[in-house]
Amino acid sequence: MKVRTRFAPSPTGMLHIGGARTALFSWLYARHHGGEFVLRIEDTDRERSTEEATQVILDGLSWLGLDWDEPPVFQHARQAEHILAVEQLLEEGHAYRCYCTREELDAMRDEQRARGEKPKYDGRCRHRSDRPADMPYVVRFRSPDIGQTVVRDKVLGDVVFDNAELDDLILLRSDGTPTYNLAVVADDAAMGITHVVRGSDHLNNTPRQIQLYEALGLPVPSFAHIPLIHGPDGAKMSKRHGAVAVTEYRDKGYLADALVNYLARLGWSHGDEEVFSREQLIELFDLAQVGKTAARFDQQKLDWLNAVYLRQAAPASLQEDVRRFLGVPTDGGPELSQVIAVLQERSKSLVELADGARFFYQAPTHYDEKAVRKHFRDTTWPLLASFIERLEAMGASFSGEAAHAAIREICEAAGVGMGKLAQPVRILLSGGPVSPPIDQTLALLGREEALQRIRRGIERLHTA
RNA sequence: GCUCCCAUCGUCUAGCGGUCCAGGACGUCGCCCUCUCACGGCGAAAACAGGGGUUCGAGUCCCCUUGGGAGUACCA
Repeated sequence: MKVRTRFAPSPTGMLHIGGARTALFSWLYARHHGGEFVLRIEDTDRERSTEEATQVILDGLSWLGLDWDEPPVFQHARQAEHILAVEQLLEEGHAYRCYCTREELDAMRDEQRARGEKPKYDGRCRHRSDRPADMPYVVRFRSPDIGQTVVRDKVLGDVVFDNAELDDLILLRSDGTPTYNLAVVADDAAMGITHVVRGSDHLNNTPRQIQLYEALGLPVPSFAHIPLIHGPDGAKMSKRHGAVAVTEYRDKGYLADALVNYLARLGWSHGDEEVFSREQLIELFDLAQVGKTAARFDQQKLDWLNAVYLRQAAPASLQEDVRRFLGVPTDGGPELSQVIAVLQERSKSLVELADGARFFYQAPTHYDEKAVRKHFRDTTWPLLASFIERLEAMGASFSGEAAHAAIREICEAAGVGMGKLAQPVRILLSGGPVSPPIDQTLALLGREEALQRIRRGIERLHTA
């Protein structure tokens, strides 16, 4: 049987990191087995669901490269089918009408809690045969009260639930709309889902859903409940932890491949390896290698991976993104891909890379004070003057190597280390104490521009 | 409270009864490289939650405790 998995987000907010990983695992499983991956938007909560949120989620998945094979199914649109399923259950005696009021139910639960019991609907309407026309009712599932239901989970193994623990859940609200567990079962069955891969927060729903499949006479799919992602403090991932929306990672300059790789390694592993291309992930991923323990989100490791991907990337492939983060025009300046090439091994995000690239296209308007204090002495000026002379003399023979040699020779002659001149030059060129190697920086900037910046810098700093 | 899940370095993890005085990676700390920042190289510190079993032998199996987490809605 062809594997078919789905990702079923509710469009009530961002696509967050946890959801993204669930989607990733589901997607990887399908791709690994040559199956299909589809989407279902669980928009049955009309109050909280928005079209914008749906779009944000789809954008997030697209950015991560998690492609889906069919147009997304909107759960709300399938309401008629859900109701049909409830009617079937009603007819076959698997469901019944419950006329209990909220007050009544609250009171019942309070009592149970007071007795130290797990709050459960006690089934008081199960045998009610009258149908008072003027009273609102919900439809409940008549769940078996003896025996056990076992979830054969691909990640957790067999999980056994006593049926007595499971109460008669509501299938249809008093306003006639279907509830989550019913809708999920009806939809997963209708969509031909063979493997339900989802967060382990759904594990407790699973026995109920299995019972529904059985009552409905539908084939029960395989389940895989993957561990949740916790925040750095071990608690549930939330807004408190800064970035939770995948779009925030995109905006902060992370590469989709890096995030995918990081997310994959959160809970899944393949021996001692850390870096996996998308193709490798598809080839190697399987549920058997997924661990059972919740993982904490580690920003630093993501940063490292992002840096790895940044370093490996072809400069040209980064150009468009860098341009966006750069925010200044690049015409007239050095070739952007060359600037990227010298910066990619010294950046851990696209934002950092763009920050490091900016001075190539925009002469410094001020100089880092601390750096100036540290690197400019009385002895600095003659060195700079010599360097200017050498640059002027170079003319067309100018090159990074030539400039580098000039610096070295000037410093040797003065009996000082190269840093005594290289650092001041760097500050004058870039405005700060950090840049790519001085020879490369000079080469990219070009002789004229370099001279201009050095002269201007001397004017501004030497008189001050 | 009750039900369910989980438990190896700070973090992600390898380990699927003996080859583990527990391996890798991130991070941290040294040293090297060096014109800055990085990269890279070398090295170090750092873990089987506790207690009982089972077994010739347990990080690996079982139980308990402890600690985390999830669920417990006419939300999804």
